[in-house]
Amino acid sequence: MAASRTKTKELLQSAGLAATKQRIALMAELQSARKPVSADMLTERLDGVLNMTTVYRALDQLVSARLVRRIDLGKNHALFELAAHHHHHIVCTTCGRVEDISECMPPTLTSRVLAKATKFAAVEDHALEFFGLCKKCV
Amino acid sequence: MAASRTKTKELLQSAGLAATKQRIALMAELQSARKPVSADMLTERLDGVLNMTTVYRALDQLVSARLVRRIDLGKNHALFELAAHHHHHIVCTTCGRVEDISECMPPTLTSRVLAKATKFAAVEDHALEFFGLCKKCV
DNA sequence: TTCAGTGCAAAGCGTTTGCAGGCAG
DNA sequence: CTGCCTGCAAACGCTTTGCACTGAA
Repeated sequence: MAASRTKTKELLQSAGLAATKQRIALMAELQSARKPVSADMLTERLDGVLNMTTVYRALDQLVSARLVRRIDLGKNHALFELAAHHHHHIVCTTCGRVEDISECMPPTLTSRVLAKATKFAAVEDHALEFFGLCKKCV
Repeated sequence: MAASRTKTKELLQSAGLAATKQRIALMAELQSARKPVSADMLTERLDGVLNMTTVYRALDQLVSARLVRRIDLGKNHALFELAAHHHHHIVCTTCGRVEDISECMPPTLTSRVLAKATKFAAVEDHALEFFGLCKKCV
């Protein structure tokens, strides 16, 4: 994975962030997780490499740099995932299982929203989460 | 507002909840707020009528009874609003201002999502929030 | 009368901050 | 060499819990 490590380094630097081993490890962990993970999980899995404070501070910066997305699935803590591609989620209301959803709203919806939202001048982003029952919990 | 008070009482009772003065006051406050409010704001505005613990416990029950919706707009605390009608929000990423959005996704999207989400058996609900810049913050 | 509902105080948990030392550029 | 970055410990803010009292049905 040396190639991917180099790429991560470039990503960080082009975002104006120092490519420290902690941040590279954090990005790698997010990549291997393949699903949204909490700051707490990251701290635990990267024990000895990053401590909790650094995890939170690095995530903040990565979110600002748009390399990472912060999402909220109704639990009382935030989850993080690489912002590589735009997608949404469906969450099981019973067990909390999460699956990625590639479907998105029609682009016309955003313009209709902007037209109707009289107090707003621009729409930058959106969050779309589905809640349902997974097959194990039916 | 005696009529609305009676209606609230019926709503609570049909949900299997005792119609206490605290819960009625909470519902009234949510109604008059006309926008999502935090548990903290509710506690403050209803000082002397409900204390913090009761606000949280009552909100929990009202959310379970589907009389109230819990929403999350990226801040580090939950917001609550009456579940009277289905709608979404647009939030200013600079000042936090919130406006209601009556637009929603096309119903076909939900069935497409269910078809593609191989691990899920049903879609019950969804959350859709837009983020942008309000006219004051441009 | 009875049990859900309430208030107080204290704890729980995710997250943030102050400060001293360390490392990338 | 300089300023960003990191780790530790302590604080912070929202939310939950244990226990005894109260009031709706």
